[in-house]
Amino acid sequence: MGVIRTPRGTWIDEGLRALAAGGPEAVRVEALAQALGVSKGGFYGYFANRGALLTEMLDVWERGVTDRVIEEVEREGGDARALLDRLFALVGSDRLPLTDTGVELAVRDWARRDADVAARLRRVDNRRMDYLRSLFGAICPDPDDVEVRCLVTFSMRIGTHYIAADHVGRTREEVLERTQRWLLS
Amino acid sequence: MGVIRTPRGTWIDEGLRALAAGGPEAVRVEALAQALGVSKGGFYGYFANRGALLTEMLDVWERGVTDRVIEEVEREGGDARALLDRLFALVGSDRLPLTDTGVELAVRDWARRDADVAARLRRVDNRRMDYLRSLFGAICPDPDDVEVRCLVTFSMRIGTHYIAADHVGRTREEVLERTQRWLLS
DNA sequence: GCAGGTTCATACGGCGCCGTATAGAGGGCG
DNA sequence: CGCCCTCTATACGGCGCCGTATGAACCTGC
Repeated sequence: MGVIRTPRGTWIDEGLRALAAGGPEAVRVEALAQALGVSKGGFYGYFANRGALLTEMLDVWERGVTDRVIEEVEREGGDARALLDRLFALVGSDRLPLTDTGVELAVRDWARRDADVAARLRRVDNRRMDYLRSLFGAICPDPDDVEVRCLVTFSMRIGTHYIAADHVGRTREEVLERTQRWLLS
Repeated sequence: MGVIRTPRGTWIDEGLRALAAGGPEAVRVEALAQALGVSKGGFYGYFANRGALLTEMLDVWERGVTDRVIEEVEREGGDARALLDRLFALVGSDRLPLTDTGVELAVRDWARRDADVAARLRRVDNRRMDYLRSLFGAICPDPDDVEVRCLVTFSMRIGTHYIAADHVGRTREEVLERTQRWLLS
């Protein structure tokens, strides 16, 4: 019984890295092998083909991306306002392991062209939006208003990575922080 | 002098279509030729290589995407509030020729990986943001507040295409419209 | 209708990638 | 130690694509 030099998870991690850096087209078996310093020989022992790797990458992403963040936010407890503050801080500074921003943005663009990816993203977004709705619902009586604040929050969190505009004499972080205060009022 | 069967612009248009549908990796000379019902023979008479086509596609996009929209909005005149209403209506319903939403979203994702594309996007976004700032500045005295409204408006316009969440008992359009009213108050 | 120039079709070599096949390396275990 | 089983390296055929070369088609002006 030989020893496993390149376990299954290694290919998935490297695949997610390639996805974040170059989109799904950049997830190529031979390129991943080269990045890992091995040949692609072992790959097909774990995965039927390239598509199977992509599917498992999405599985890992989908499983990790929602629950982990919510757990982290809920861990220390507090009222809805404290939780929202912590949520803003957490997704603001990109310090989540594989729940990486690059992967998420790549998945969002990918979802525009692939129905399966779109379905996964919809599940993820709805879970997040449900959680967000529960938090804003606790500090805001009007349900229509809650919905607006949720969508604005979500859009800012995504849009800020896609938008390249400058803000005369301000940093993006300052504008974002001011927006968050606005959303919490 | 033979007749031009497939002019330069045809390749660019088809390239932009492919870009919108599948990202920059999907802009392939042979695929475009097949989509146009010709061979790639004539392509290299117009463009040095595939990269030159991509550059020209971005040129066309960059030139058309800002001025055309602003002209359209300004044409009928009115106060800032009327102009903002028209701007919201214009970018909300995707009825702009090649200033297509799909191209724009593809370019935004592309810019995350290509410095040249990022520089172009930055120019475009700053032009749009300047215009937006001038409109909000006319109905809102506090410059910090103006900046927040501009970024929120912009983020919503982009984010809504990347976000897949549903809104219990509401359509996305309804939530967007309510948000716009909020932004104009 | 013919000469000249321009546009396009076809064919080619090369490259990068996929997926398979086969051989070898290198530990567990008798 | 030597068998065997698992994991990996190498080699291969195939495909899609890029960019070039060459020749055919076709319009224009004489």
